Amino acid sequence: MTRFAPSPTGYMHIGGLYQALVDCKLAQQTGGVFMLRIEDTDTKREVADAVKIIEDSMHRFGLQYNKDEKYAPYYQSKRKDIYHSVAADLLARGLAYPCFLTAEDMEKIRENQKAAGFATGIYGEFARDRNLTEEEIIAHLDNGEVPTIRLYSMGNPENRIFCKDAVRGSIGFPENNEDIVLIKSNDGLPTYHFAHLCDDHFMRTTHVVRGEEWLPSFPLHVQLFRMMGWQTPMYIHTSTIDKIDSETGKQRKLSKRHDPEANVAFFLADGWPTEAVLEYLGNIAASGYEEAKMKGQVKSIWEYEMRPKKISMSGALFDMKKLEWWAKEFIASLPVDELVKRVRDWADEYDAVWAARIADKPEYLKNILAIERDNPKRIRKDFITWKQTLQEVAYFWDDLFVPNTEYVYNKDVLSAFLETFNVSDDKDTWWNKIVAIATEKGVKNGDVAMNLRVALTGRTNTPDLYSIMHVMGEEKVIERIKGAING
RNA sequence: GGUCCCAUCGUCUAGCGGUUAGGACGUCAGAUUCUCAUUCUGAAAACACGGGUUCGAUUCCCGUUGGGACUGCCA
Repeated sequence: MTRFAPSPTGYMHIGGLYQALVDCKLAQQTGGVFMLRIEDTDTKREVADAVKIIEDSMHRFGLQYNKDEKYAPYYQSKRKDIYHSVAADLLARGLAYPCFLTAEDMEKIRENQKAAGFATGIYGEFARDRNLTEEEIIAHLDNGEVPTIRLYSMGNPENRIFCKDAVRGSIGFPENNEDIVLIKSNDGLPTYHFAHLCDDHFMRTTHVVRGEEWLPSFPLHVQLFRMMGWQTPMYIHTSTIDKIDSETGKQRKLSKRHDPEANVAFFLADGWPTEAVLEYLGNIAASGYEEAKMKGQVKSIWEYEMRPKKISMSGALFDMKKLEWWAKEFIASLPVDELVKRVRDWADEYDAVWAARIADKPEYLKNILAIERDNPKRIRKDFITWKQTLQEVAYFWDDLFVPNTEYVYNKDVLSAFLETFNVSDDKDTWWNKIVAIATEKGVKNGDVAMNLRVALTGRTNTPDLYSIMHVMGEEKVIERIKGAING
């Protein structure tokens, strides 16, 4: 039983997708359950449609969570009663207490601690309300004050607590002595620490996959589980996905604010094959996948076993070039019809102008994309994304065709070709005519081809010319060559 | 400052005391091709540093350096 537990910030981070993939894989390969839990305990950060974005992203990437229970997805905000009853139990057992410290009080405490060189936080002597009497509590309450419920920490930093991570092994920390907040006063909702404790226990989570930013609070969480007498789940702290900051030159986590590629929506809008993104991510978590796939042992990431112990511990730099390679390989493996479908689906959603062009002549696009795709060993790999695929073949449309003004045409050659051109020629006949022209005009075969190529496409590099002419059709070919001669 | 994590080619990594340190992306060179893309050959490219332990360390331990995370009534 694994779970992906994002907070609804209106944004799906690539690192979140990575974690969700690990969760989903672990559940899938063991026949377990994969749940989605919305951590919406921060009412201030709530964003409309955020859950829809998360669900939609997961759906598109094929990360299907279990929906057959009435609680899928779970919302922490709807489970308030559960947290409150656990808190009440803690209160009764003297393991938690109501705290009436205000934000200002705490700010002051923090400043003093900093000035004195102490660790910040509410602990030990700084926990003013730790041992309030019943009368004092009632007095505060009568005063209209709403308390936070704090943990009555029994930890002693002099002692060490060992926490087991599936990837990193046993990690030793000083015990936690902070009286962290369990239930917030402003909205009565639990903090992450408390909510995850209750949820992962009651949901029977066996494997908690989360980012390594949680490592520092690991001892607290283990302390909490032990205090409750609950079984601690297996934790897997994944490393971050980083990039080199262009300004500082230093490695850092992919940031929502500065890096468009941190956002999963970016990959969707740019038309990256979701399978390729998943394979790229999956290979970071299970590095043997790539080789197994190339050897033909597995066909997709879903057939490859991901072993928690083998998940990479160091932060990986996001490598666009490698992603491009996965994408090229993936697109090359697609049958033409599927490729056309994917490109159309993308255009329908993200590019109305292209969608209209395609809808106008769907067979045309199919013929274009089918060029040099018949030999499975020699399929062109110049398509990376659906968007870029269309840009790549844009010259097939008159409104997008950009005549090449730089190129110096050999108009003699072009005229000669026009005289002998016949669309119904087979490839050999067609080529023989080009050779004949080359011989006659005293130029290389390649020069004749290049003149035609540039005249037809405006570019100096394209797929097979014969196929291009066939797909374009007689009329367009003649028109463009004439254009080059007269232009 | 404190706590914790991490450290093999440019990048992602394999390695789990003895290896010519392997693979992939990228790069470069060559062959093929009407150009390009493919495809095929080949090449350059790494164990951060210093101490231990050991017959022997990339591998185990310690330290240094470097990078990262956390230090909120955010997750």
